[in-house]
Amino acid sequence: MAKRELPFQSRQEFHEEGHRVFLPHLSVDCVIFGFHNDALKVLLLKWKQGPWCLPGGFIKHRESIDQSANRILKERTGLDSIFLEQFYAFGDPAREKGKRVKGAWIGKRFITIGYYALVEYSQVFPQPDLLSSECRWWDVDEVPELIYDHKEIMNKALYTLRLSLNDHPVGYNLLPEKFTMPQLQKLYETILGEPLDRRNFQKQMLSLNLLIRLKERKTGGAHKAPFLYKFDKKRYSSALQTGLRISF
Amino acid sequence: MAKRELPFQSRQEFHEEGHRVFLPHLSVDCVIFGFHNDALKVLLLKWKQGPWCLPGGFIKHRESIDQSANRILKERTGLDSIFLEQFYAFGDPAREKGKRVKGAWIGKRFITIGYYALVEYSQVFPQPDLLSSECRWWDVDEVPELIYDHKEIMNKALYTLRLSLNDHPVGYNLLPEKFTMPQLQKLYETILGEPLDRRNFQKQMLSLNLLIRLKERKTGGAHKAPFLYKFDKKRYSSALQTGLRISF
DNA sequence: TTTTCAATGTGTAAGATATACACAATAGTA
DNA sequence: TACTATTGTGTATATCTTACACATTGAAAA
Repeated sequence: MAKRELPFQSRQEFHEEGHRVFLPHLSVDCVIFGFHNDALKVLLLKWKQGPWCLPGGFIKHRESIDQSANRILKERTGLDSIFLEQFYAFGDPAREKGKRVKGAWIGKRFITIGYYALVEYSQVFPQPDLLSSECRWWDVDEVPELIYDHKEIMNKALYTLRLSLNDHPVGYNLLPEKFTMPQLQKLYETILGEPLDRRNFQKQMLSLNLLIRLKERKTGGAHKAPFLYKFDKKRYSSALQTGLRISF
Repeated sequence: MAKRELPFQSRQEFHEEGHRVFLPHLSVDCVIFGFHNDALKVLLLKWKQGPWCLPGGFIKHRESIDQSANRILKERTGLDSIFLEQFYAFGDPAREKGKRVKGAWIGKRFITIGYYALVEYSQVFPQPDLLSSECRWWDVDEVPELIYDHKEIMNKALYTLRLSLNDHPVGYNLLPEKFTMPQLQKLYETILGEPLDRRNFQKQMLSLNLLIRLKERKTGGAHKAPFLYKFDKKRYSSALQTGLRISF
């Protein structure tokens, strides 16, 4: 997969010429969630010789905010057309405390629009960019110190995700095509931060009529082989429109 | 009450000098809801020789977005410290289609951050500003054509309000201090857009333990006098923190 | 090969919550 | 004084949520 780049050749050119391409004072930050090894993960970027931060970017002059967020997401993950939703705009004038890039457009006050994405972990090949040295998944419980107010942004995304669990079967976006009921349950438990009853969970999930149990079972585990399930895409799509309600 | 003004003496000065005071490309629009005569209302502004629009404004360089929204709200209603919440940022580059103020900072592409407010109708004294000729309440079912994407913004606010009804006893903000159970029910019915059962509604509302029934009854109506209620402020505050759940 | 282990698959009863529903009381109006 | 439209109130049913235990099985260990 080709490495994707900013439309600039160097950090300096980006700082000097960014204002021609991007709207000033505005950025987009993405909280990209994945699920792996029974843990909820978030994709973070490390600035060269700097702290970790959320993958973000800027809004081009003739681009919608959604398009910007999709572009940024694609640059970091290689994915497009996955679940991506705006959740809040952060704009405390003190949020860049500590940032000192005098003069440059990037040194100005920024208001950032937060998006959260749900992606399938195994499909993602994290990509750093010109300004960053590393891009990798972190367990949400173990994220390091983040720059500016990015921890706050992440927490608000997590909170939003928790709420949206009720009207949105997030498993569809976060799990691989075929998955087991215990996996699905772990996902819910991780997002909600509390354990759920196995039998009741299964009952509720199946009662939504969105899951199809496959003939196969998942082998390789050390114990009894669980069934595999997949989402019924047709029902899933129409359920999203009607709006569904799950509660725990 | 003194008329509140923009920090400019004229429309022209505002257009020419606005960029010194405000962040470019960014605005805030408020969907201000009130409740009166059993109907949900929204406060709209009419541009001089132009269409109706949501009351909005711009973000000062050293002001948080919340502060901007509060300022704008105060300018239009005279109220402060009422319920005001950010709900979405709108930024389609085509949203200003039809707007033609060449050259001026205000003619640029704008991304607007939407807030919705819940206010007590009787407390509000609508104030037009330099740029507008009129400011008044409209029944949400009867709002006229609005400028740009303001109708979309209003609809999203309405949708958000509908959802937030579940974790937020909106009556506290929209109704006068003393109100009747039928009034409260009408409010819910209006927001939800569907009729509710009188007995079940009352049962649920009272079961929240947020209401205090007063000795007085409301007189003047043509029929049996209903009791008056008020919110139990203490319980209300603590319930908001714990998060409460109402469902219909 | 057998035993052990830890996880999976499954149903029912009790409790809580939501829904459906009807008649007596009353304040103002005619 | 009678009428009318609105308010106040309780119960039975259905639905949904919760709590809970044992037999099965695949792999690993003995």
